[in-house]
Amino acid sequence: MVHNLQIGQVAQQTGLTVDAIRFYEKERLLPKALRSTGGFRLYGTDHIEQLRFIQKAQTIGFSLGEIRELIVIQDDQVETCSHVRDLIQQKLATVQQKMNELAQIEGQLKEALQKCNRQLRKTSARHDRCPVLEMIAGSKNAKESKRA
Amino acid sequence: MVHNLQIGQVAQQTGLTVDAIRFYEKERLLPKALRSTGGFRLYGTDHIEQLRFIQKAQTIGFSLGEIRELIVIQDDQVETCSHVRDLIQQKLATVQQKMNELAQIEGQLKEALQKCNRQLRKTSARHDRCPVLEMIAGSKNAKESKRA
DNA sequence: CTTGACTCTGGAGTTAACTCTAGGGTGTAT
DNA sequence: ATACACCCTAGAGTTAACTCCAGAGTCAAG
Repeated sequence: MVHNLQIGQVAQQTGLTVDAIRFYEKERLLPKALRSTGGFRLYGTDHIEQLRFIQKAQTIGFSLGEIRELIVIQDDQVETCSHVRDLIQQKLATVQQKMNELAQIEGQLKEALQKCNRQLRKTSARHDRCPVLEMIAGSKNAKESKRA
Repeated sequence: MVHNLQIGQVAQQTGLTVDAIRFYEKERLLPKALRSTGGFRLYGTDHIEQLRFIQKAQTIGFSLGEIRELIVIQDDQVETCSHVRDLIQQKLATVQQKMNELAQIEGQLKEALQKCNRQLRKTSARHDRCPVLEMIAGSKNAKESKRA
């Protein structure tokens, strides 16, 4: 395995910044690179694979902490699969919870938007009274006058 | 309008912390409170309404910055409704984008989980080789041996 | 042997929405 | 008058995942 890539080249090949790569090393997500006599980091294709792993795991929704766990698990010879499954199950649960929350938010926004549009279509209406703001303020006394 | 509530009571009534309330004031989300002779903040029910507004707007998914905009807009007499509609439309778009991203993540996690479970059901299989990790590592040479 | 592009380290800064801390004052019940 | 709970301010700390910076060293070319 040759190790002849400088950090900038690795950055280019992966689309990461050099700072990010050094950050990953500091955070133990990437094994320490060999160094040139002058102290430059030298990387090989294994490092690039590892970085791609990190990137992919990130798009799957794992945090760097979780990715570190995945990497550690990789080197354990024991129980790998069920550990990973647990991690995935946890992550899946939080993702689904987030989706539910977002769906609720979406529903409320859509409702608000409809109110907006109905009000704007009333050409007769003076537009200085916004039904959405009143909805947010509290659903009951929406006709109470706000202090100037 | 009486202003006789101390910050701690307001905190209790709203479920916020006193720090959060002071923070909102500093961030101009809450009008400055009157003060007692000794310098204690004194609140009235209008403040509590405003805080409830903030909380509700937050659950709808607005950031504090956006909520500040809403509040400012409230006091403008002009074009309130269409401003608000623009804000809502923007927010709706970002919420929907987030949901798409999460849905993608969810799909990948489910796929990974299935792989996990299939592997674990093979009682014959040694569990030290995790198909999910290999999937993340890169779909092609998934049978290449990793260095010890 | 000097330029210019690249790299090094350590540490501070970024964002959001707060929380926490220290050091000190207030309100009120006894 | 003193204990006690509560409040004040200013500023630092929190989390995640980096980015940015200064000041210094390295590498390849000419």
